[in-house]
Amino acid sequence: MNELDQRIVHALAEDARRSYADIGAEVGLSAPAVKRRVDRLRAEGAITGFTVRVDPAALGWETEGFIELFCRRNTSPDSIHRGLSRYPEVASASTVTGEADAIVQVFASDMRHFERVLERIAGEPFVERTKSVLVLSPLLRRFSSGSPG
Amino acid sequence: MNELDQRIVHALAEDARRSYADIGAEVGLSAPAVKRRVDRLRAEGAITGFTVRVDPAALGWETEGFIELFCRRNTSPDSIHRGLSRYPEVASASTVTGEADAIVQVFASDMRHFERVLERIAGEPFVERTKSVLVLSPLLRRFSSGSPG
DNA sequence: GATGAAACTCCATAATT
DNA sequence: AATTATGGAGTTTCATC
Repeated sequence: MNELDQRIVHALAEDARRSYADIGAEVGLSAPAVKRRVDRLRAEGAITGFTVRVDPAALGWETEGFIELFCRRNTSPDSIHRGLSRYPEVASASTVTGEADAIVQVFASDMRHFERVLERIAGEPFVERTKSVLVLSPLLRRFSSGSPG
Repeated sequence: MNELDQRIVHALAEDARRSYADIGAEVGLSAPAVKRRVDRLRAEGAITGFTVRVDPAALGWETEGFIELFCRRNTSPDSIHRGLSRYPEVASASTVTGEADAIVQVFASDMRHFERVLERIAGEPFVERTKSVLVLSPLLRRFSSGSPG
C-alpha cells in the first residue's frame, strides 16, 4: 500500500460514494486506475467494505456507554464473542489487558434501555461482574473498521 | 424514520456503494424513491455520510488500545477535542462518567508507536494522568457513527 | 507491471405523470 | 411514488508506456 493508495482510502473515508473520476482528479489518476486500486485493496483485505455513517442520537440511540467485563476463569474470547453478538445494542467489543477481561461499547435508546442491556449482559453465564461508564459527549469518531457482522 | 428507512440504512450499512436501484429492488421501491429517502435522511442528520471500512491490521495499525484521561480541573470537552484531534492515531474519544474524564481509542502501528502516542497525550497540558489498556482481540465492530473530523 | 482512452452498460438525477 | 429521459458514472477492453 503506497502513498497513492493511502490518498484514495483517505478520499473514500471522507465520502465513500464519491466517483472514481472525482477521486482520480484529486490524486492524479484516471477513473479506471482508481477503480483498479480500490479493487486490489479490497482483494487484499485492506478495504473490507463501504458503510454509512449514522448519527445514533438521530436514530433514537441517545445513550452510550462502555461496559467492562470481568469474566469467569477460562472464558475464551470466542465465547464472549458468541455471547455478545446476540445483542443489537453492542457496537463493539474487545478483550483487553488490565483488570477487566473485555471492554464492550453499547448504544441504547435511553437510560432504562441501557440498564436493561447492562443487566442482561451482567447475567450472562460467562460474566462474573461488570463495571460501566456512561458517555457524556462523543468528541471524536474517526473511522470504521472490521466487518459488518 | 420508519421501517422502510431502516431497511435502506441497513442496506447502506452493509454496502454504501450499492446502487439505489439495487436497494430499491430489495425494499420494494424505485431508485428515485430510495434516493429521495436517503437525501431526506441526510438532511435530517440521521445519515451523516458514507465511509470506507478498513482493516487496521492490513494497513499496519496492529496495536490498539484505550486510554483513560484524567484531566485538570475545569478542562472543557472542547479543549479535549481540540487537543486530541491533532493525533491521527486517535480513532475515537468521549467524555465519560466515573473516575476518568474521557476514554480515547488509539490505533498505532506497533507497541513502540503506541507508547510514543501515549506519552505525547499524557504530556498534553490538560492531562493530569492516564490509565491505558491494550486490546488483545477485537471481537466485534458493528457500525460507524459521527462525523469524519 | 500499471496506465489512459474509448466503448458500453448501468446508474443518478431531474422532470413528468 | 413510478416512469421516463438524459447526462454522468462504473466497468470492460485494448493499446501504450
